[in-house]
Order: sequence, then C-alpha cells, then structure tokens
Amino acid sequence: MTKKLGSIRDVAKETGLSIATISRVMNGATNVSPETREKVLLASKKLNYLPNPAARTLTTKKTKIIAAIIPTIEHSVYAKFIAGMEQTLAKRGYSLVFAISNSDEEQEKDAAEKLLGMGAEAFVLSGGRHDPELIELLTRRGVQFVFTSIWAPDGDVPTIGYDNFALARGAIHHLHRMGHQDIAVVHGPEVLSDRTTWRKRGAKSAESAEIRLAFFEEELSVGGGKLAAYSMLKHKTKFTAALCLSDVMALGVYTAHSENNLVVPDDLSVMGFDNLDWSVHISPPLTTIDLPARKMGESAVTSLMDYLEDGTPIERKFFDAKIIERASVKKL
Amino acid sequence: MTKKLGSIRDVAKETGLSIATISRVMNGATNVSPETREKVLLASKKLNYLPNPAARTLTTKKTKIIAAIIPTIEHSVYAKFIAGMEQTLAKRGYSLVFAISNSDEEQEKDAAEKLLGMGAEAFVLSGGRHDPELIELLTRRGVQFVFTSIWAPDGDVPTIGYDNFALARGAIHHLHRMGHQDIAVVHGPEVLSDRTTWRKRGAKSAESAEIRLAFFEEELSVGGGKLAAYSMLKHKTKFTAALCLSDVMALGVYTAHSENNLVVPDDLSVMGFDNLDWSVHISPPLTTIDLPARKMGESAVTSLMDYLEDGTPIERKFFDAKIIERASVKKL
DNA sequence: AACTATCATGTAACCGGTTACATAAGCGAT
DNA sequence: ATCGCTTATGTAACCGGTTACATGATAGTT
Repeated sequence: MTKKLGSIRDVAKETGLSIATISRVMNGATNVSPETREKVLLASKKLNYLPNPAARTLTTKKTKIIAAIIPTIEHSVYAKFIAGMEQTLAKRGYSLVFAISNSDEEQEKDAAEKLLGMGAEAFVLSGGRHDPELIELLTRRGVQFVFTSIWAPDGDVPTIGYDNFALARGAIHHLHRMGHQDIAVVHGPEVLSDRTTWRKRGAKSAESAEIRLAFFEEELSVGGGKLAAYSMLKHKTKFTAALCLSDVMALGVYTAHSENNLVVPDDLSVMGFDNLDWSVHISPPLTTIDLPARKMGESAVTSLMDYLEDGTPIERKFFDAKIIERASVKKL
Repeated sequence: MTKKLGSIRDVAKETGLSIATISRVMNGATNVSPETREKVLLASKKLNYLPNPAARTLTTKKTKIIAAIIPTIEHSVYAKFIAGMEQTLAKRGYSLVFAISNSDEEQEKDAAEKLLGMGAEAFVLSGGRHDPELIELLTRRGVQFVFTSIWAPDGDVPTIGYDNFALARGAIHHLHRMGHQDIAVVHGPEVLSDRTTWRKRGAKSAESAEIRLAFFEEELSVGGGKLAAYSMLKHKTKFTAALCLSDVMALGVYTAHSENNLVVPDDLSVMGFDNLDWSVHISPPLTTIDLPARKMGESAVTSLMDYLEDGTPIERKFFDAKIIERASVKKL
C-alpha cells in the first residue's frame, strides 16, 4: 500500500531546477522568484512530494519533538496537563510524544531511552524523584529537562509547578480557621509520588496544640478513600474534618459516609485537592484546591521551546493554586 | 548545553573497526564476534554514542511512530483509549504521537499534516466523519489508518470499535424491560461526533407504541446534563427514565434532581453511557454501559503494527459493550 | 562604458546511519 | 593439497534533505 513518494530530486528534474531551489521553496526562503516558486509548488503537488522529515532532521538536527513522561493519564489533572502541553506545542509546530511510567522509575527510564531514540529534544518529567541513571543519561546527552507539579526553590533542575507543601499547610490552616481542630488527612502511597510526600509534610507542619492531625494512607482511588473513611470512623478520635490529598479520595469519603447515613458536612467536613471537573457537581459540592495543571503544561513546554530556539535559560516557575470554597466544609 | 554526541564513525575510529561492524552491533546482528561486540559496546559508552534516529530512519524508512488524533483528552474514555495505545506500542518499541482536534475537522487535518511531517507511519482516527481532504492526503501518501469508537460493517476504512447504534437501542430496550415507557434521551451536540448520531439513531429505532422518546440536546458536560434535566422537568410528559448518552451528562441529571429534592431512581431512573470511574461511586451508583476503550486502543495499534511489519491486512473489529446494572434504574 | 551591488539559481559537500557485495580467514571434506 | 563453505569484517553507495559558496544575470552608479 505504501506508495513511492517523490523526492526532492524528482521535483528538481520535473521543474528543471536544482534541488537547492526546491529546498528553498519548501522552506519559504525569500530569495526565490515568484514564478519559480509557483512552478515548484505545482510540481510538488503533482509528484505528491513532501519533504522527508528524517532527511531534514539529519542536517538541521532539529526534530521539534518534546517528550513528556507522566505517571498516569487516567486522572484528569494529568489529562489537562497533557492537553495544555500538546496545544501549546502545536501552535509552534512542535509535537508531543509521551509515555506513561505508572509511577515506576524503571519504566520511566526505559521510556526516556525510547523517546530519546525517537529524537526527543527536551523532556518534561513529573515530580522530582527519578532514577539517577535517567538524570545522568539526559545530562550526558545534553538534553534539557524540567520537573513539573512540584516546586523547589533550588536544585539543579528547574521546577515548574506549585508548592505542594505550602498548599497542604494552607489547607489545614483553612480548616482550622473554619473551626476544625481534629483533622484526618487522607492520602495515597508516598512511594508513588513525591507530591504526596510534600503535601503530607506541609500538613504536618501545621500541627500544633490546637491542630491535631491523623494520617490515613490507602490506594489513590475512590475505593481507597472509602477505606480510609472507614478507618477514620473506627478511630478513637472524633474528627470534624478530613483533608483528602486528592479529590478522588474525597469522593470515596463521601461514599463511605452516605453508606453509613452520615452527612457531609454535618458529620464531617471534607476538603479535597485537584478541583476535578465533577467536584463542583457532587453533593455537597466539594471544597478543594484548584491546581493550574493546564497552565503548568503550557508553561513547561513554552520554556523548553524558547530554550531550544534561542537558548533562553529556563527559569523555575511557581504557580499559585487557590482554595475553592464550596459547601463540603462547615464552619464550626 | 547540547553536547556533541559521538557518531558511528567516531566509534569506528576508536575501536579500529569499520562503521558497518558498529552498525551491526548496534542492531544486534548475530554475525559479530563476542569480543568485537564487547569492544564496540564499551567504546559506545565511552563516547556517549547512541545511533542517530534520523539517520537510521533515512535509510530504513521506518520511524516506528504511530499517530492518533482524538477529539479531547479531558474525558476519561479517551484517556483510557490513549493509555491502551501507548502501552501496547511501547511493548513493541513504537511510540505514540497524538494531537487533539477539539472535534474540528480543520484542526484534525492540520494536525495530521504535522504528524505526517514528523514521520508518523500510520494513523488512528476517532469516529468516521473527517475532512475528505484528510482522507485523500493519507490515501495519496499510502499511509494506513483506521477509524475507532465506531463500527461499520462496510466501507473502505477498517473500523475498530463498538456499535453505537446497537448499544443505544439495547439501552432503550433495557429500560423498557424495566417497565419504562416514557424515556428522555439526553445527549451532546451531534456536530461534534458521529458517535452521538449513531447513538441517537439507535435509540430512535427502538421507538414504538410502547416506547415513547423525547430528545434533549445540551453541551456535553455535567452542566449540560443539568440543563437537560431542567428542560425535562418542564416537559409536558412525565418521564420515568432518562438515558444519557454519556455518564458526564448523567451526573448533571443527578445534580438537577438533588437540587429539586427529587430522588434517583424513585422520581427518575437514570442510565448512562461510558462507565466512567466514578460512576459506581456516586449515589445511587449509575447503571451504564461499559465501553472497552482501553482494549479498543490496544487492538487498533496492534493491527497497525502488524500491518506495518508484515503487511497483515487490517480487519474490522467489533467490541461488545455490556450494560452494567446498578441502582440508578428502578424496576416499575 | 566600466564597475559594483543585488538577486536568483546552481554545485557539491555533508549529515549519520544501513546494507549489498566483496574479501579474507578458518576449517572440514575429499 | 585443494576446494568449498561458513563466518567475521570491510568498502562504498545510498537514503533525501540543507547550506556555504560559486556563478551569472540584471540593474544602478558614476
């Protein structure tokens, strides 16, 4: 089925011009006479000619491919992140290739090798914890990369993200301002992501005589949130609020409560993290933290493209994330 | 920052071998002595050598890149679909590049041109409605492609998907078996996708003296579902069930009802379409249709890889999708 | 009329691999 | 000892572009 495509030399023969001129036309060089341009374009159509990207890359050394490795795509925060990257890249003629690491450093490294072998010119990585071999590989090859979804004021690699520590700390303070003192913190496994680690630490940093926390770890899913809620209900402390470090788990807490005829927020205030699409539509609407995932994606790839084109150094970037107050948190 | 990378000739010089031998080692050819192989591998490490993908592609004419164009990624059905494709491709050393079309034929065509210019060897398209120029472009260049998420028994292009018509028809029949006769069908805009068209037609085909339908079109979102529910409530007919052609809209119907102190399924039975993750966790759990998006993705790219490697012709594939009965539909 | 700047186009080297074909060495069979 | 086969390696052409440099034509300047 694959048909033979015309090459630049075919077009040159057809038009009686040299390949250099054809190349000029295809690249929109200005010093080509209008008639010549016309003739070349016509012949190109006729011969079904499109410049071969591999040949072009071979000399220019530019692939215009940027790679992203993400832990999972089945979480709308990442979906937004990817959408932001893809659309920003597309506007400037770049393409996104990506791979899913399943939060596994080994898989991430393998994926990076494959993407590098495809010609990726720069990488967007998630979080700040990676196989040292991966970092070394990218550094050795001189491939620029950034860490996203996290914020670190220093370190060799630029981070483009939000401050998980401060956000979680802020969330606890928010609950405290609403009158809560015994707060359950529901979260997923730390091994999967250093974002979780930072969020936990941030929450922990807010502990005081007036603010007492207990941590419940379960799988990062609705089911996991449900399990955590059951543990919470059995706990000796009567919690008045739960901070879920992901909306998905908050939904599980809702479910567990409705299964037990308990009412959010009367029996328990619930706060989430992520502001997923549906969080405003469940009942009661979930108080949560809106993460600027799309913007973060846009920003990460814009920095990388600027770097690739002009060598603009990549700056660390910090995005603010706002608490969205809704009905799931009750003022005591 | 980009460092000069070693080329195959550098490695040849370093080892005193010819470039042909280096190439053989890099490609795992068998007829190389173990000592030579060792020496080459060592020198490669030392010189920081990795074969240049563009140069390789230039001669082999294989990029191992498969492209997918999807309407949106911010819908977990597509996220699953993409995840299925990516992971299946990765296992065989292929990569996925993709673009988002926003359900716009123009954008889809532009994206395809870009992806083609990147070296995509085959395409996965969503649905069966596309710019004729796009189809012509792919055909002219001899690039294989498939349509997904739909099912058509004939036509030139293989479809890999499920039968939206039959599924919607089956859903209506299911509701009828549960005793419902006045059914509202809630759906998104048809212009965005021919899946919607097929689903609407399938529902329509089930109409009879005993089964009376009314269609409510709104934006494909939770908010849209809510609006549709409000229209439904104002409608002269008292509907006992709503079939939402997407779970997302079903959630909107739930919200509208709880805002009006109406109870699902007592006041209205609700059925969805897609079986999104959270559909089992909302209350009441949503009866819906489970779409095999991940499998579909796996299957589509497997067919394409087989075609690219052995010329295996691509067969149309049909996936069954099951109704998942949960508490949101009440037997009358 | 001679000189020069400008513009359109051509020439040819080069990018970094793969691979068909050639060659040489080693070994067993006759 | 000779022949033929196998195996490891080398030679060189080729893939399809880009681009520095060369060339020739045209127009403007004095």
